[in-house]
Amino acid sequence: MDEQPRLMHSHTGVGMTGHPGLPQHMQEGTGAADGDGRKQDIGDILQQIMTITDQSLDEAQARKHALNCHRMKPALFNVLCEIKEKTVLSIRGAQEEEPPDPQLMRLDNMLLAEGVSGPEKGGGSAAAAAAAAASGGVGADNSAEHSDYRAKLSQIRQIYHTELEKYEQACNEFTTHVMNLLREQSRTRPISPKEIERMVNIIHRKFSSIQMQLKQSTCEAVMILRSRFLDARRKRRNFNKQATEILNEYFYSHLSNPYPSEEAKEELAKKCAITVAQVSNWFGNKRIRYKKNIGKFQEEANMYAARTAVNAANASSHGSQANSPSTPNSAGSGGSFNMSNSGDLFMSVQSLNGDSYQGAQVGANVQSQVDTLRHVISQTGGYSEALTANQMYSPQGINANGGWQDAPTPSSVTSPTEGPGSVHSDTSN
DNA sequence: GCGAATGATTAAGA
DNA sequence: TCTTAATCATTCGC
Repeated sequence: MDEQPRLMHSHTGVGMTGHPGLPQHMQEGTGAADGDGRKQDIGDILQQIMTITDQSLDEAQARKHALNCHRMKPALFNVLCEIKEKTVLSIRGAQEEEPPDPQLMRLDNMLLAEGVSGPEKGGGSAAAAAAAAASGGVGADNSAEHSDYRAKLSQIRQIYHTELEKYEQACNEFTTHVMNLLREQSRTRPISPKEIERMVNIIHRKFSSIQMQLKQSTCEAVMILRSRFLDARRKRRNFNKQATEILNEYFYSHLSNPYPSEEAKEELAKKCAITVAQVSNWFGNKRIRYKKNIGKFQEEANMYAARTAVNAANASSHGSQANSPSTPNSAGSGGSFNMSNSGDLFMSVQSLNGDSYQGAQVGANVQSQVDTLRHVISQTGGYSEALTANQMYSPQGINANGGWQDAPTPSSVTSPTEGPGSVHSDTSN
């Protein structure tokens, strides 16, 4: 118990000869084996070490030097190692390697997919093209938008990489700094390479959380850009006249069953320079609008019917297949799909005089078209047989309920192939 | 500027 | 998965 005064005294940090900062009893190399006393001593030493930071650099260096040179230092170091070992063991479990953050993985994947991270491939043109294809746009019309999109994406990419580089640089600098500091400190306190490594990992984790924020904001920017780009793509543009004519020709020549097969859609899409989806949209809209207001479309229907009939007549007079007139190619494109059921053409004509379509308003001009058409038909040798007044094609068309009755299951049917005379109808009036 | 036309989108249904 | 029907949003013609 007589050590107490000395311990108390040692708190002052004086009483050492040649080794300021160390307790007297350590300097004297007392063999006091009392555990409490030893702990207290260690506490004192640590206190001394801590105070170093409060002192001037020179003074601190001097004290550090004194500590390093002290003969008891190795013993103290061992004690510290022991304590450290125990502490590390207790926290080791808490610092197991964590699995990769799923959020971070998502962000990484997205940035990679958008062409922001990873190797540059034309500034995300692939993503832009994919977006274009997904929304069914026509390539040439959107080239300006594409380049705009690419430019903006490239800008985002550049900012992202610049920031990322900055973060990485700062991370490396900070890591190096901490490592140097720890190595330096390892001379005075026990720091194992593993601990340094763990510290580096901690730093990296901290920086990667900052990086995640950067990735997140980059992703947000890309999403905004993308949504704007897609919104811009929503701006519809009317199909050109040629495309509309091709579509209308097909529609009115297949009026009894205006459901083009997949092949027909593809062909139409090719001819109209639009996508298959657009063809489907067009036919969907057309069917609905036609059905809703047949009267309004009657004139258009007759026009296409007449045109197709004339073409059919021409084709027939030129010795082509009478039963299978090809599509009038007013569009001027080379290949033409086969308007196999040309009888449909007369569905609209028939409706003018018959009562198939209630409320169809027939103007005089339409009637004259019908007359012209009849005349043309009558002069059409191959056709006249099948298209006599009594045998004109009766559409399996819109029924009382407003549907294309008896139409085969949409999408499963190929282009209608029934012949002109396959159904009857009286259009003689 | 207004109304019609028209391409696209969406929900519901088969 | 495709179609219908309704609706939106834009374009076009006056």
